Amino acid sequence: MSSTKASVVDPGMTASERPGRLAAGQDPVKRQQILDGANRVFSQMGFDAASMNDITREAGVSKGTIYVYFNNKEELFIDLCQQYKAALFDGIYQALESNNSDLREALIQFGISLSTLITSNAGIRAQRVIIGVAERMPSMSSSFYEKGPKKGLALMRALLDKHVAAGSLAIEDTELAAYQLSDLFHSGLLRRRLFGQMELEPEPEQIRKTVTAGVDLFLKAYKA
Amino acid sequence: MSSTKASVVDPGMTASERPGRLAAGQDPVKRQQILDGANRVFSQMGFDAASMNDITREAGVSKGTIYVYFNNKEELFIDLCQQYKAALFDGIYQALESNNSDLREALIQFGISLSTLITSNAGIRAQRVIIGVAERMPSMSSSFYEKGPKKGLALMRALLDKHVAAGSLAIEDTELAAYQLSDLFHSGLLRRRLFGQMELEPEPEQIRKTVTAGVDLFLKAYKA
Amino acid sequence: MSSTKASVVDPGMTASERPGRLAAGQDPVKRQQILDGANRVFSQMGFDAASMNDITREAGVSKGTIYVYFNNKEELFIDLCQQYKAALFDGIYQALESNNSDLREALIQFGISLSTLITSNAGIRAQRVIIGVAERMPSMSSSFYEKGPKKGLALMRALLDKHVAAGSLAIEDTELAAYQLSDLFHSGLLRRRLFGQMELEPEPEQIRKTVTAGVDLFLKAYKA
Amino acid sequence: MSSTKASVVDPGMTASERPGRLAAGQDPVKRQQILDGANRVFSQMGFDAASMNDITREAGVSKGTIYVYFNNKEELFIDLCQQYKAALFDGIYQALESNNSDLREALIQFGISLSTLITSNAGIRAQRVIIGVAERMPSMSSSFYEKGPKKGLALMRALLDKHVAAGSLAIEDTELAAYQLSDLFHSGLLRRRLFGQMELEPEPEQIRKTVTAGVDLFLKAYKA
DNA sequence: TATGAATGAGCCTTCATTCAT
DNA sequence: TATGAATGAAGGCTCATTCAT
Repeated sequence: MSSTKASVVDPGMTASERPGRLAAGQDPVKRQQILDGANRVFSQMGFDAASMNDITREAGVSKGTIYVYFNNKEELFIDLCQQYKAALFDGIYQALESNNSDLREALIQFGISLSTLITSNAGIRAQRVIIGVAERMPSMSSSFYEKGPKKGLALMRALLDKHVAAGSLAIEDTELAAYQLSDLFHSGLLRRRLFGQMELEPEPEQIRKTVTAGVDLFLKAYKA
Repeated sequence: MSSTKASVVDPGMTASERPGRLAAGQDPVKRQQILDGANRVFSQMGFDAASMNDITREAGVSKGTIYVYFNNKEELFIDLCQQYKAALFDGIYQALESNNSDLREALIQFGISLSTLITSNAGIRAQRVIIGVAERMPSMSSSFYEKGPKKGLALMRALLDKHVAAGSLAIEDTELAAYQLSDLFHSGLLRRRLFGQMELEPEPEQIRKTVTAGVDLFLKAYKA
Repeated sequence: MSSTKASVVDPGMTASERPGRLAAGQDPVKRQQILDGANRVFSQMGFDAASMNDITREAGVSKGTIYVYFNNKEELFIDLCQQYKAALFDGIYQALESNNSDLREALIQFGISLSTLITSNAGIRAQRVIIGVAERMPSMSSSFYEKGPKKGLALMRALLDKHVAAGSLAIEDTELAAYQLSDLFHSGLLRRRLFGQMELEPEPEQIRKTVTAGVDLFLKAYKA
Repeated sequence: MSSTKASVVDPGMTASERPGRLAAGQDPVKRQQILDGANRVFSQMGFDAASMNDITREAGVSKGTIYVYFNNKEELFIDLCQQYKAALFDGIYQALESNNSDLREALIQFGISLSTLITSNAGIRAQRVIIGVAERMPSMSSSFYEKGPKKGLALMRALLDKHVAAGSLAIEDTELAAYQLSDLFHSGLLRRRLFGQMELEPEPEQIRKTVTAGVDLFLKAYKA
């Protein structure tokens, strides 16, 4: 996911270049074209300041067409947020799910994946937009959280539980410990990024360093 | 700062009851009256969805008057954000600044103050609003961060440096450690609150528990 | 003309089932299919509120096809109004044209035919639509009136003139008398129907009673 | 009521010339100014084809102001229709209500008042507009009918009942008779006017002649 | 000085019409 | 030839800002 283009499908040609003709609102390429335009606009302006005209221009599609694919501005936004979730969280849990014998390595791998995504430009923009409307559209931000952070937390907690049972970790409250670990993954990165204090995406090396330091801090304190 | 009324000044009478007459845009009580109304509206709607009419109604002041005190909606918003910073961060650094011999206790006190504020309803709303416009008004979110988190981080780091020098802590990178500590203060609280996953302000007891666990984790791992 | 289907032609098969292939815009069955759909939509919504999409759906024909048969929405509407006239007024003048020796019976028969039609659901809808656009499309309502009421009036007047000449009626102004008679045919029916004060089509018995009373009133006053 | 200006109030100055300042949506002159503009536009275009921009221009008032006085287009229209009713029917029943001993004269006076109004330009336009939306806004056309025709009919019927009881008239069904009479008032006028077959308002002389002929026809047939 | 009625640009959305398929 | 996806002007309505009172 690049910082300006959230495209998930990419058949290598634009909607108008493709052969055949699809039913109204059924062309996935055009749909994605609209979502990409909407992503750029919503990311920069937030939901309310973004105008359908802006999206029209950015997506290179006429206004009427947008309304064939999406019933209204809010539904377009909701669909875009679904895509944010998918783009951010799909497939980053492998490091935890694969039966990894080395706890430290598994946590570091997962932490790097997670931190890389949520501190990426696209990830930061998505979080900003969603946090910005959390007061008025609580269900959206809720579902974002549940699809993303919550799932990772559950997996981490299960992993910690296993190691506690095996005697390799000594943790009283594994739920709290999972929260701690997940925050340690992006110490000094996420918050600064969200508030615009760090303009560029952190370098992979910086992420690795931060994650490693966090995991080591965590393991040193909690080892049995 | 209560969750519905952010008034910082309270001279015990409304603007119109006060004696004398101030130059246009010079009455600090009326100014605060406007900011309080704006706070309630911006907190609920975000910057763009809030209307000046809403603020007019909420502040109990006429539209013309608002424009005497603030040039436009954006400046009103900026001034309000300045106030957020003041309300949130002024006077919470004593626990660190006072010459406290007990490190653990000092960190816990500071952590509780900080976490209580930034997970309060008012604090969450302020952060949401500011994060929501971070893309379009980077300077505002930046200055918010600098006034708030950054200052606390600098103080914490200085404290850590002192203890490292004194040999009671063994930390290689105290900057990173300060980030880690500040994130551990609100593990499992801030993020859930921001995304609307935790509707009510956390109980003081929950905050104390979280902060204590974070500080203990930190100290256990970093003690010399 | 039923209230929901104004079809005048019915060749027993839909356009696409018919053999051969007609030049664009030349198939009278398809043309009627469009007019029937348009009738249903225009009747319910009026000219301006009706959308070509509604008509498309109702007619079961594509938008492009409609534009092959009719240049634009207005022409479709005009053609439909022509059809209203035909459907309403064609063939109702026999009672007057046939050389009927019994004046009373002839007037009653004609009155019943006329009142039945113009108070029918289809008739009321057609009149409403046409009256509704009379200000903007005067020629259409004019021609509707001329094809319908005016012709009947002329025939009635001729009949009255004949009876005046024969000495059986004593009428000074037979033009005015014809107007009076035509209004008496639907006393208490037409106006209430137009303004929606009578929801259902009047029963045949009610029409007969009204027409008979009107004719008798008329003849009693004007008999020689 | 002139044909282009339905103004009921006329304080001799425009809203902006008047002294003092009224609360939003409370200035009756400005309100009337809007209604007058709306009247001109709705009369010419009908409800659906009329645009709020047209009304804005015609009323000489900004769009925002219209929305202070009326919640939306439909409410503006409804209020205008109320005014149509008032302008058309208020105070035309005196001829019937005053204790008039001469039946013929009373009916003629009332008939002239009624016919003059409902065949006036303003009256015709109002009826066209209301008939044009009768299918979609049945309550409006219903209430128009009830305020207008229905009330006159009830009064006429009561009068006829009185004369039947007194033995001066012999009518079986006075309800039907009242309908007949009311239609005879405008024989050859109303319908032609509605369908645009008579461009100019009928001359007073023509109305008098028509009404007189109708009343005489009626009385001759129904006299005891 | 404070007020709030008025303004009009701009918002989201619809729909008559076109034209590539 | 028939189709219906795409267009974009125009619709109803809102709201930041102004200015007469």
